[in-house]
Amino acid sequence: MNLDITLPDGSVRSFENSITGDELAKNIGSRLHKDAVCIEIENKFYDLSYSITDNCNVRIVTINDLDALHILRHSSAHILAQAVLNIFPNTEYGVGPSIENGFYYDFKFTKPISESDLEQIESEMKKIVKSKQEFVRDEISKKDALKLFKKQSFKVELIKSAESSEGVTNDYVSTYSNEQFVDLCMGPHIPNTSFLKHFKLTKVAGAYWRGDENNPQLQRIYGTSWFSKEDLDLYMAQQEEAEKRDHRKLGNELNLFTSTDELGSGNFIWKPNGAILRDVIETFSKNAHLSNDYQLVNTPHIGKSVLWETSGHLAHYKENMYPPVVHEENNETYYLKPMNCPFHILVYKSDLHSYKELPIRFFEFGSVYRYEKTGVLHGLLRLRGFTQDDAHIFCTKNQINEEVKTLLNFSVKLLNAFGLSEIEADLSTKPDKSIGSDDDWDMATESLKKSLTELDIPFATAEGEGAFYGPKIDLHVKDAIGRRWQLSTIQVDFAQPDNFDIEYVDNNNKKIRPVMIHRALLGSIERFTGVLLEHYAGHMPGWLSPVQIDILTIGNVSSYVAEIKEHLKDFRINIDDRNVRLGEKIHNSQKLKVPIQLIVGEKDVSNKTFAINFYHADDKKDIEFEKGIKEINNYLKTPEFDLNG
RNA sequence: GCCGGAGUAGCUCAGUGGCCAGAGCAGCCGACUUGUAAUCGGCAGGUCAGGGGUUCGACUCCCCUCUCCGGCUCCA
Repeated sequence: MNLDITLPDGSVRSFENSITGDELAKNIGSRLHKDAVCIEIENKFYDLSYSITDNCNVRIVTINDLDALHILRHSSAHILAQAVLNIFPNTEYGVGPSIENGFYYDFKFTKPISESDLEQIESEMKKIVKSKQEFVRDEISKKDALKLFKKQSFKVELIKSAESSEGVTNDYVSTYSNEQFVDLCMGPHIPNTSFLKHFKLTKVAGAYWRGDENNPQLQRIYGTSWFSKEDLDLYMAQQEEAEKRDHRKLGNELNLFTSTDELGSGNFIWKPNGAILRDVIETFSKNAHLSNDYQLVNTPHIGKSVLWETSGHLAHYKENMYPPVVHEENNETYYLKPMNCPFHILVYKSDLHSYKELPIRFFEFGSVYRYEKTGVLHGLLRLRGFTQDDAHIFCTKNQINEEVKTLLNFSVKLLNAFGLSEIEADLSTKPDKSIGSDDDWDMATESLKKSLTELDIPFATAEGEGAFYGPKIDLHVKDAIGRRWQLSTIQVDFAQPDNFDIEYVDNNNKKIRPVMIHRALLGSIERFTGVLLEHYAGHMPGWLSPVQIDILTIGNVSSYVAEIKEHLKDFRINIDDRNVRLGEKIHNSQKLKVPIQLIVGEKDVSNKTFAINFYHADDKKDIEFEKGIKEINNYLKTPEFDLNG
């Protein structure tokens, strides 16, 4: 027999007999052999020990390969489970995949473990690593597998449900074992446990079996693993950096917002500095809207139950609404609004509309209240009360494409103005449960897709993730350290115009149903503020900073400071004229991340100068008055918002 | 909602089944009159999240509630 193996560079190696991946790697080169993790044949991965019998294309996957990292992490999960079983023999184990940055394994312990147990498990893993155990692949019949795993109810369930992804097909299952530990698995794996050198168990969490909340809850152990110590250290440093940027921590340090037990979950109170920050963000957004054909409206926080019956919220969204406010004497029931749309429809309905007016765009900073489950609340990012930069656009079907395009452009420009420039989109299509005709869905979905393509915005399609009333586009931004945050959402809606029976008069004097587009671009002001804080690590750009300039005095310079302040009256300024050393004033100012320290001493008065410390720049001393004022104006300038720019 | 962890002064955190619970920062009072990352001294500040229980005695052990943290589920 003759076996021809084609390598990625196109070269062909011939062998007399079948050859394992390991032998092939060795045959190619010793360095490659040393770093080899597994092999790839025709886009499928196999163990290094796999025997190649037919002519094919083969790639040796090494530790420098991203694919190898997944294999390492999957093997890490096996070793984790093995360690856990060694320490707690009666534990049942579920599944343990590789995930972004690491791996996890789900267990049902006889007694719950806590984070303090991780150290012990980690050292048991190290023992397994040190003993260099080989991962051995086997294929056994389903019957034998059921016998083998008879004390492991989760594995039995997997075998019975014939999940091919877990190494189960119709008649046989594949297993991997090292020493006594056996697991159902498709593989492949690292050749032996000693490949796992740089890892860390990070946290313990609850997780439902198979991700279904009706199933029992298991304990999940998370870990991270890497081929080099540098990569592990880098990852750990990134985690630390993310912790430093935590908006909840910064909000406290910078006196922006706070929460208290008596307030209740999911709501924050905004302190003066935080309220200013919000207001600057809102004002910028409001001006952008007003100069681009939006009309400001204003609506209340509660409405009668009939409104929510008409809108369908009570039928579809009740569990997310706060309980009703009942006025028993008057026999009236009110609800806090979870969304603004019904109110904006009422605004629309309050007048008769001609086709000549469309599109009509109503804009409002609308505070909404949603009774989110306690466990999902998270700082400013997930709240029960928040304010959307919300607008509803009423237009004809033919206007959807143009309108969505304008909207996407608007949103991108708006996010750019705040320094968020890496933007990606998700296009969510028709879900299983939906209303409206297929034609409408197709037309709207195509319009959205076309808009994204025309504007060259990279997007992924999320099949079936749309709202029941229409497809949507969500925009995500990447922050300074590469994390993705969902901000804008744009949704086409066929249902609410029907529910509320709204119309416009067309050029034949006929009454026609308009289409609605729901959209929030910053999303929620609270959430957006939180994202900005994390993006900038609290060092807000000058125009956004709650305090923009700290004037720090040395000696008695009050009349000169007044003169300086007069020339900077557009800005938010604090004066620190306490009788303390300059070093302390600077320390305090920098701690609060004020972008500019303007330092004025007595000798500046006669010279008509001052010193400026800009954030992230060298100190500037003896700056001439006019020049300094100019530089500060420049540094604190509010960005332009120009849709065509 | 579920699993696990936690809640001590305004903030960051020590602390022990047994006199009256500590520190730093912030605050107040006083001294220092200050030129680039915290001047010195004093004072005040707490129902140890709230409620119940065990105990001669609970901040400490147990139960319930609230709030927060890490996840899961959810996210129109």
